[in-house]
Amino acid sequence: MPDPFSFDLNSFLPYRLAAAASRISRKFSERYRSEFGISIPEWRVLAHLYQSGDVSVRDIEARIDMEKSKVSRAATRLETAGFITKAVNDSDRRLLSLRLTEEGKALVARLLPVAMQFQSEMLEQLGPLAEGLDAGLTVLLQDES
Amino acid sequence: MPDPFSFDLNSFLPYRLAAAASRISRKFSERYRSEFGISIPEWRVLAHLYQSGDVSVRDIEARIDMEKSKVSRAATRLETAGFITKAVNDSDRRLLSLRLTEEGKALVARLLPVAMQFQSEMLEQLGPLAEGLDAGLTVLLQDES
DNA sequence: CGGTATTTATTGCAACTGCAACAATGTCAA
DNA sequence: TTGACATTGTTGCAGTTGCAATAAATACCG
Repeated sequence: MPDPFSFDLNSFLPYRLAAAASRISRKFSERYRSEFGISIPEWRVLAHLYQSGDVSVRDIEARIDMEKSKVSRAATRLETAGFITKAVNDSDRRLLSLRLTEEGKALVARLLPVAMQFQSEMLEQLGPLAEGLDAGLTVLLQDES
Repeated sequence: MPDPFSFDLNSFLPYRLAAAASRISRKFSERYRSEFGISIPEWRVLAHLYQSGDVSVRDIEARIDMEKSKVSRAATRLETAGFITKAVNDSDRRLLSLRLTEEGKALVARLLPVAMQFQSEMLEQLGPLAEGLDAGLTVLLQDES
């Protein structure tokens, strides 16, 4: 165990991870918030709907790291803005069927290049270290709690 | 540029980083929240005070990734709980002098082993990938915006 | 069937957050 | 010295968050 008297928060891995994530998320959200007017939870729901087509709140909660209440509120905002529709699932009326509208698809089509560009810049900044970072994240994202 | 139709949020680096950080922070805070009753911002202020001795709100804001209002509120809670003292800096009366009380030092002394243990478990889980993850975080934490 | 337990999405609530406004203090040039 | 400007920490505010409670729908089991 390291000498507790030499503890340095800036070399403490959970802090480093949180600080890096916070900085990246802030920079990314600045990119699209001004131009597209959506928040991070809304972006995540849109992105998931784009790749998955027609899903429920529960599906999104299971697939991406978001509380169901957060998903629900993001979906309500997106519906109000006209980017998605909410419909009751006929075979199980507890479930919602979230789906992108044409406007929603158009929004995502404009959003994705911004996202890919941002990721490209990250990878460029990381250079050969990107692979190691990604491998570490994969381990941390494994379900084992 | 990747095919936008194949976009997968779970392979999008900013999302992966945020999800991993969120999961780790939650697990870590569960460890000490129940036993010590402090929040993440409070833990960060305590840890920084422990390593730096006698600092102002501005110093903490500059050193760790926290808004000054967040630091201010965490400091108020810690003072109310008796873990730190706030004094006016005599040479510049705009500045505060935050300092751990004896109770605060005792709290940190109990907190640090928990933190080091948590980090050890992370490193164990990561194995040889820890080095690569850390190197990537170092790049992302560099000031260049 | 009937009744209890489970699942799903929403909402109320209290706490937290970031931002901007603010008062108090300090700096500096004229 | 004075007066404009900068810095520091706190607070008001509106928006967001996570958790628990809830209502509606379904599953299950006797």
